[in-house]
Amino acid sequence: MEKNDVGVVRKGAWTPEEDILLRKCIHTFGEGKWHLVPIRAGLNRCRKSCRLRWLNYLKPSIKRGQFTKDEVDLIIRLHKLLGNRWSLIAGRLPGRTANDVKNSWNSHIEKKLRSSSSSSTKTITRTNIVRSRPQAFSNIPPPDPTTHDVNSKIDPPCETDDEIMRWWRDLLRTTLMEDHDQMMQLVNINNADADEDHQTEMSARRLS
DNA sequence: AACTAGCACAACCGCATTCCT
DNA sequence: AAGGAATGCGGTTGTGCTAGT
Repeated sequence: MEKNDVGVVRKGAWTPEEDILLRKCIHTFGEGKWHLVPIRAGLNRCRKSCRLRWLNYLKPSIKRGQFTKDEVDLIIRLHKLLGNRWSLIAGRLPGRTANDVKNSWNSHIEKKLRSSSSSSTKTITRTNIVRSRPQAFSNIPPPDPTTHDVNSKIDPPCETDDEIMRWWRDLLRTTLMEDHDQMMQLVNINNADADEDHQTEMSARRLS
């Protein structure tokens, strides 16, 4: 268990007063230096708790409420490509947090996918999903700047949330598969060969 | 009305990675 | 280059709410 300098570390649900203190602190000093936040804000919380509370709940840019159909569709496609790398997936969904995406996946989307594929004779395995733990991407050489294709580092050439969503969806559609049914077949493929697994992983690395 | 199961989501924990000295 | 500190991430757990019995 972590300690901070303020004394006994509080745990559990955040109170509105604690939220106000944390907001004030972030507005004054900005994000980052999380080890200093509990002291600056006068909170008996560990730095991790403060960071999580801000990133998952208090940050003004966070979009609350149910995921739209488009967002769910995008999550399914990105999960096929990236596996359980929730922060990467959330990074493609403006206003959504990794925790939100993860919770949504675990409580809704996965069950939905499972039930919709239950009629299939093939069973779901994780052999063709990109490994979930983050890798040391810094060791991967950067892409050739003279080429600009889907294998290069890519950023949406647009500004608004809707445009970004549309851009990613189109990209995934054209580079991965033509429709959702095809994707479900891919998800159900049992014992995918190692070569395909490797290619999927390489795609994920390029995207990140 | 009381109890229980299931769901949704916030928060915690442990570990990998990155940063800094 | 090495080691410790800080940060970030994914898995898991805890808790409150609701619907069903």
